[in-house]
Amino acid sequence: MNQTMDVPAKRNTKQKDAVRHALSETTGFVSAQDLHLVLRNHGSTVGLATVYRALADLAASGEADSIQATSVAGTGETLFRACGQSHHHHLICTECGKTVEIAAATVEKWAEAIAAENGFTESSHTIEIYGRCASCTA
Amino acid sequence: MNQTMDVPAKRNTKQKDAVRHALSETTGFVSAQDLHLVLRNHGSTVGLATVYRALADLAASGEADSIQATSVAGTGETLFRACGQSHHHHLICTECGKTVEIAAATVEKWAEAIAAENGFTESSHTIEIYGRCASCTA
DNA sequence: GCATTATTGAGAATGATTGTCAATACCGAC
DNA sequence: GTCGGTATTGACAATCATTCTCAATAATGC
Repeated sequence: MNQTMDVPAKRNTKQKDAVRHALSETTGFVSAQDLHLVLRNHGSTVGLATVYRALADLAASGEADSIQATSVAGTGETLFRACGQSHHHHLICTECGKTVEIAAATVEKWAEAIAAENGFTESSHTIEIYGRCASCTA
Repeated sequence: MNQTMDVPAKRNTKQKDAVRHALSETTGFVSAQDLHLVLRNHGSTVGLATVYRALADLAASGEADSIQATSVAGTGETLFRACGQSHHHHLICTECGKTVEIAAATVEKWAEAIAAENGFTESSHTIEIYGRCASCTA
């Protein structure tokens, strides 16, 4: 028990709640910048840095998931999304950003097996499926 | 055949070859900056921008794969690696960067099936497995 | 209510990546 | 082999997302 409280106690603030709420409103993934803009447009005065901090906290506590927008334009921003607590993956529409959560025990097991086969321990994985959703295929 | 050559013809240059070669020397993933440094240390005078351009070309032509270094420190740089032509995934050691190529038809099918089930077309996917390799587990 | 101190917000700072543009070198034609 | 058109290069500026700084603010325990 050497947890000598190096970590300061967390406080609940309006802006963190605002970010959490704004994030839960979105259907797909949003960038921190977009979320900041949305909040400002809704009258909030949150600072951009605060949005980043709040999102980092949410991601750390498992309330949000983040992916890297490599396929899209830009310098590769980080996109966030409010997510269920249990481990899962995403099926994302590259056109409209609509996202479906995928739970697949099979693949989890496969990933771990592959890692183990190669002598890797403490394995984790990143699995995202992209495509064009029905609405966007028109 | 409306390929009205909007795209200029590609040329083979020493620096592109140098980048290709330097990349093939590495066992794991390297950042563009690292590769640039290596090349300079080897006496080359390649510019950083050129390394980025060469890597982008290689990635586009399928000669290299790229991943986003989110798990590692830094502002999330893009890492590159020379790769076999056929579609595959990676098992990467988070400690030393050692990388094993994984071919898994099973998962390919699974990913496509999931996409299809949800009405998604033109599906693609990103699958990376991370862990600590045998040598690093000590 | 009050003091303590985590959190905020504005802007500066950082760091990776891309754009600019004159100089260079590749490639096909002669 | 030489020549010319032009893709490519390299040095540096510019951009963009993200993080840091620090004084001001507000949440929490008493």
